[in-house]
Amino acid sequence: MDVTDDSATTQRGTARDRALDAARTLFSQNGVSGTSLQMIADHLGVTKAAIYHQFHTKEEIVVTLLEKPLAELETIITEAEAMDAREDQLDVLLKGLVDVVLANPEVVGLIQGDPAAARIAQVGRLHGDTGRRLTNLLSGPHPDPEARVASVLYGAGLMSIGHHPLLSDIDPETMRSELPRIGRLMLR
Amino acid sequence: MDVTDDSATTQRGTARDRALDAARTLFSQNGVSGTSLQMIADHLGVTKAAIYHQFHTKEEIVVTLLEKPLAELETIITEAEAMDAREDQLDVLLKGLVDVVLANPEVVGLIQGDPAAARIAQVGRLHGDTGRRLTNLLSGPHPDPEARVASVLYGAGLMSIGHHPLLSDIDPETMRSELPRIGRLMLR
DNA sequence: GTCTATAGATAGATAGAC
DNA sequence: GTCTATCTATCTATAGAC
Repeated sequence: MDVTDDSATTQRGTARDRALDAARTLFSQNGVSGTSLQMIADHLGVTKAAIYHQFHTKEEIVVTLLEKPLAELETIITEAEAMDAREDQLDVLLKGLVDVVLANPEVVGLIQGDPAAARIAQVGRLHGDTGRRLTNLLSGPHPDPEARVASVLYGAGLMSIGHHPLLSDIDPETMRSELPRIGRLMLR
Repeated sequence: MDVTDDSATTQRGTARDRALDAARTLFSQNGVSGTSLQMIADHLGVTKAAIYHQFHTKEEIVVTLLEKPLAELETIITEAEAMDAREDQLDVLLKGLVDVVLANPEVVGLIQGDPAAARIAQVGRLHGDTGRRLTNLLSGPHPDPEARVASVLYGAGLMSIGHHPLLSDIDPETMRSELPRIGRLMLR
């Protein structure tokens, strides 16, 4: 069964991308620690060794999944930091954050809820002070307790909301308008 | 070293309670799947068998940890449902939810973020429609998409916030006044 | 009530055939 | 590039001595 063309379903780099897709799905369902390489292999109908041919360790899979959303997040933060007015800063930040969350719902949920993923996200040499910069932007120029509570509440909620079952029927346009609106309400 | 009185540190039922304390701490740090019975035993300086003497399975530990906060949650929900005016309903609900979260920060965080804990919380015959009732109360009499997004965002954020490292220096009084206030702002 | 010992399954990971 | 086979470590859980 030769596959000589790059079909639209599973493009180039097939095996690797399919492994990442399966891992992302299973990680978000069972957590990183709750997902074995055997489960990923079974999901694809291959053996564990086939997965290990693409990634040398389980952690390498997690790192690969985290790379894109973390890079997008850092871009957003940098853009927001470049704004002068606080209102513009918040607008750019909230719109960007919501876009990242809606584009990477499962992975973002992992960073928020899964201790194994959170550890890898922090350790992986990547984005050492990203968390601090994000916190500063959210809490604003007057990081009193009230502002900090609101910003952490919003940040944590946002990261958990992307693939929440109770909102699976809400269309993305509503999410994309409501989430920044609520953010401005909370953080103003 | 006899303990005949119920001291404030490790009351009656010593071994069992110490096991629960260790499990709660480790579960919240590493997740349920990321915590082995060996880790719990090591944390207490005992063997795995000592843990298995108190609990027959790992899941039984999780169920035991979830019982109290889930029971408290159901009480709050019932109290709120008994209110006539929407404003009173929301006041009772928000104050109660915040109290539960602040009293059980680690466990509540597990229910929100850990798929293994969430599954046990739902399956464990306990509180079959608690989630639906809570959602109805939060979303209010007009559960349009906007109200639902706000209620899920608040609920998810609240459950993740109890033992968040960025808020560890905020005094409980501030949390207890700010969190319901933000909730009313979002859900009104 | 806590231990040793161990079963049985599965984890992550490697080597080498095809 | 995917397979079989296998290693070692660790997992949950049990049985039985002390």
